Amino acid sequence: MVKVRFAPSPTGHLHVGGARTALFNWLFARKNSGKFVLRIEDTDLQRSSQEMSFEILNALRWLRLEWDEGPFYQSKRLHLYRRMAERLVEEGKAYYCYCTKEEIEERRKASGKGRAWKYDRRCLHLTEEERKKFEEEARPKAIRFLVPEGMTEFEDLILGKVSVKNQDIEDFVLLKSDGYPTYHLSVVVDDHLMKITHVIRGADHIYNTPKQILLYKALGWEPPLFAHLPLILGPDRKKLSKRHGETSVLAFKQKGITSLAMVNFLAQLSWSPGEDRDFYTMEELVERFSLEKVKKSNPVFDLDKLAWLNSRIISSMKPEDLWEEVLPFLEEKIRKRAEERKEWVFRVLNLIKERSRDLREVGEKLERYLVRDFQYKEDALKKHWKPGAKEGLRRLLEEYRALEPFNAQTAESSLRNLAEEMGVKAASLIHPLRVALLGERVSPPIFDVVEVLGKDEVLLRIERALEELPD
RNA sequence: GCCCCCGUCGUCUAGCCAGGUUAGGACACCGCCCUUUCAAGGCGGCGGCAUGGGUUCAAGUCCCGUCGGGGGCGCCA
Repeated sequence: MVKVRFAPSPTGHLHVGGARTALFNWLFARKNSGKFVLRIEDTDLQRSSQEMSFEILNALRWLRLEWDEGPFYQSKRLHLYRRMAERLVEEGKAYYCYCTKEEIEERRKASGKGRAWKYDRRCLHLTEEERKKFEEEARPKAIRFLVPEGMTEFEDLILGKVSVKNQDIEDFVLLKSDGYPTYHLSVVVDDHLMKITHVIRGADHIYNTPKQILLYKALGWEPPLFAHLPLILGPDRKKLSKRHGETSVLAFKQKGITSLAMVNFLAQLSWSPGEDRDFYTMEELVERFSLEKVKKSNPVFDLDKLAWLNSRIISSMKPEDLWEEVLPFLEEKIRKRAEERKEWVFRVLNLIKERSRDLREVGEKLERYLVRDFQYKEDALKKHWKPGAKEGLRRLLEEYRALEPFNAQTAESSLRNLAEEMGVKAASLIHPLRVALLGERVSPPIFDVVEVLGKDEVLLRIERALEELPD
């Protein structure tokens, strides 16, 4: 059975790259009727935090990437990693290293090789006396993996064959001197114990894979299959990071991006179902997903496309669903008022969803329908509140007062008749009416607004405008 | 510095594996139509196979070089 995992380290927000990795794992699991495991890699004491773990969980829930097992915290499984590291030492496949970080740094510098320098295996060749001395001094010791000679290869499901000369790999640390495992150890132990079949992760891990395969072999375990996803780049073609602006997925949530837009956007970075469609439901994405269709090249993160997807998804949503999504963007007072007349709110949502880019906008617009004492917007007054506007509205108010039945059709013909009577264009009544009803420069078709607000509200809003707005 | 990967409109991509297309779609941008406004929608425009060579009757598709971009080389994950 297929089993995959998402294994973030809680050292920061869940950023778009991480979310994309989680999404692809989730899609792969669902597509293959497998399991999706969530594991928190909190073995870096300094940088990990509980709050970040919770936030990551939250972000995954928002994206609707529900996990089948976990979350497992590596900080609670330390004994497992230690035992395996000790075992490797006993078997001569790893060794204790007493070198301190400073000593290593010194030797690295002295070698003149800079980054090309590899650990010199000094502690592998320690004499019995030297070892005893270090032990008596109670020097902290780490455990290093003894990289064997040869060549390590694997078939990446996305990139194809990857091979590395073992001589390019240094004797990496398995267990830090503080007793905590490094990434390589914990990830291999856990992936094996959790019976992970496919490791799908970012391409920045590509050269960790040979190290980990070596570890699997040393422990006598069968390695899983690997798939490395291309990295998401910023507009300047550099690896996406904070300098490109907001990269935390929850920040997008706060900006009013729907999770479906986020998911579609992420899914279609370096992957395409090859159809002439703009977006899909989660189920449709699952149906179409396949690792073979993942490209090797790095995609660029394009905010415009996300924003557009979001606006299209919002306007395609059923008002009931849109309502749920807008809730967090409404003030308590407004929310309560809306709850009392849900059916009516749905009608309003149907009117405004078409021209909203994000959920914040939907919330702001909805509010104008729910409260009468909204602010008249400056740009609206500037553009549509011209001399003579008031006189027209005054006459329109009289017409509307007498109008029965009062609906979009009757309101429109009434207004048009009045315009003709006054010898003005209908627009010169329509625009002031828009300002009076909603205080905005733009709105849905105004007679639809008139109908949804209802006669009483329309009259009250016109009266308010006549009272408060200048001539 | 050393090792590796990638390269189709500005961006996301289809086409490449199994050579023969007027190189298709979408975002963005620009026009026009619709229209009371703004969107949406419709129509049209702009714009691309990084580059040089080779193989071939034929190359975006196969091979090599160059250039450009990315990644990795931690007691971080």
